[in-house]
Order: sequence, then structure tokens, then C-alpha cells
Amino acid sequence: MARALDVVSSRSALLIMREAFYGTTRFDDFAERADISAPVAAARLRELVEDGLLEREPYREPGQRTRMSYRLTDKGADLVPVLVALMQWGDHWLQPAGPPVILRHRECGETVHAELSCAAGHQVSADDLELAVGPARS
Amino acid sequence: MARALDVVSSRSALLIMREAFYGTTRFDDFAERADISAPVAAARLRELVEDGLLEREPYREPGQRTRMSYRLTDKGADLVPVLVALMQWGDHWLQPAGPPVILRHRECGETVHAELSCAAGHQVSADDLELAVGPARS
DNA sequence: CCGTATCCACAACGATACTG
DNA sequence: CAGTATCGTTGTGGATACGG
Repeated sequence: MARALDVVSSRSALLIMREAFYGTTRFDDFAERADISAPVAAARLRELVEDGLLEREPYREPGQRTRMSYRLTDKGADLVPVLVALMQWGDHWLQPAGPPVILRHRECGETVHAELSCAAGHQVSADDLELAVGPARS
Repeated sequence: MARALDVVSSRSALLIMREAFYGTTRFDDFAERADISAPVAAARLRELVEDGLLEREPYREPGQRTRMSYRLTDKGADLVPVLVALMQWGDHWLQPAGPPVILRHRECGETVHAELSCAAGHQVSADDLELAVGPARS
């Protein structure tokens, strides 16, 4: 987890990732929607590309010059549960007016949330957890 | 989510929360296990108590003077899915040796992970998501 | 053992101005 | 539109030293 935090522990990094998850691809849109300044957006986008969470892809609209678009890689998309869990927590505890954005399952239309579950499919609450030392524990 | 990040966007805050989740309650243990300096631990613990994620509770062992212990509040415990999702991501993408800590379901012994699911009980992947504007969208 | 006080370094961020 | 350059401010964090 400490390593994960080295990559995404800054406010702007998570906000950029949220926007990428929302489907934002263009520089100015990242800056505006995440409400961060352009220099910060530039720095963060560069780092996130370096770390393999986003990929820069040139594209060209007919008659326009080449632009860059930023999209989630698999590594970046795998961070979505973190983003959703964070939104959920913020909506529940810090947002009096209720969630500004609602996530739905495309197939059935039901609302989506992040939760803990075990390999047997049970839903797990935080105090049903047992901790065990894994292979990489020094 | 931006509000959530105002509370927990710092590296040390999440590491402290992880330790609290692991069951750490004492000042020195927080500093040592999260590998942060004592002043930072003190500052972060104070802020997390102010924000209602942890609660300070005096306790006294027989014959000892009063000590303080820090424990998760409901608000803090509700952050556990975020922590688990973050660990999972770090273990998968940044930790070549595999997970240092394994979480198990107390009842059935199976490993636990964070995932997205919908109100109908389906497991949901990141690209099965649809975004809708919620009540608090300005 | 449980912190606090001080000082310092560096990272994060915003504002502004500028370029292709 | 898509950035870069520079500057100043604040936040985050380590080191050290100190007090209950």
C-alpha cells in the first residue's frame, strides 16, 4: 500500500484519475473538471503516463493539427474500485446533499457500489476480517 | 470525492488509517509501523481525530499512568474498502513478491478482496458502468 | 512511553505570463 | 487548444531536542 501511495497519494493525481474514469481525454478538460491549474495538470498527467496509469495517444481530426488524448490503461482502470470506494465514502460522510454522480450497472440499471467480498462470494464487513501474514512479509 | 481527498489525500493519513485498521492503537506503534516520524504521526493523529475518523480514548493499566489509545470510529471504519482496494492494487501492480498481508473472511476462511457490485448482486467490472447525474450535481 | 517544539527541506499547488 | 516557465505560498515530512 505504501508503494501505491507513492503513485497516487496526491490530491491532483486521484482527481485526474477520476476524470479519466469519467471519460475525459483532453488536457483542458482535465484541468477544468478536476479544478486544478494547468501546470499541475501537466505535471500530473506526465507522471501518470510515466507510471503507466494513463497512455498518451496522438489523434487528428480532419483538417486539424495533431492533438494528444489521455486514456486509462489496464493498470489505471484497475484503480477504479479505489475511486469508487472513495466517492462513496465522501458522498456518505462529507456530502450533505447526496451523491453528485451515480453509477449504474449497464446491464440491469441498478446502482453500483464498492464492497468487500470473499472468494466464496459472501459479502464481508470490516470486522469480519482476519489478517494473515502473506508471502512477501519481511 | 474532492472532499474525501481533503481529509485523506496525504500519504501519512492513509498509512495511519491502515495501521488503525490492522489494530494498532498506540502512538509509538503508529509511528513505527507506518514508518513515519513522531511529529508527523502526532499531527496526523490529531487531524484524524478532529475529522472524526479516529477517537482518542484514555485507558489505564493497573499501576500505570493514563495512556491514550486511538481507535477507528464508524466513519473511519467505513474507509476500509478504500484501504483494501488500494492494497490490492499495490499488491497486484507494484509488489513483485506478492501481498505482504492477506485478508480472510472470518467465517469461511476465504480470501477477501474489494470489488464493485450492483444492488441486484451482480459483480460489475469498470467498463460495465454507466454514469448518471445525481441530485447534488450543481 | 507519549508526545511537543523547533527548524529545515522538498513537494504540491495556484497565479500569472507566455508559446506553438 | 495544449501546453511550458517562473514565482510565491502552503503542506508534508524528517531530524533533533526536549518535557510529562
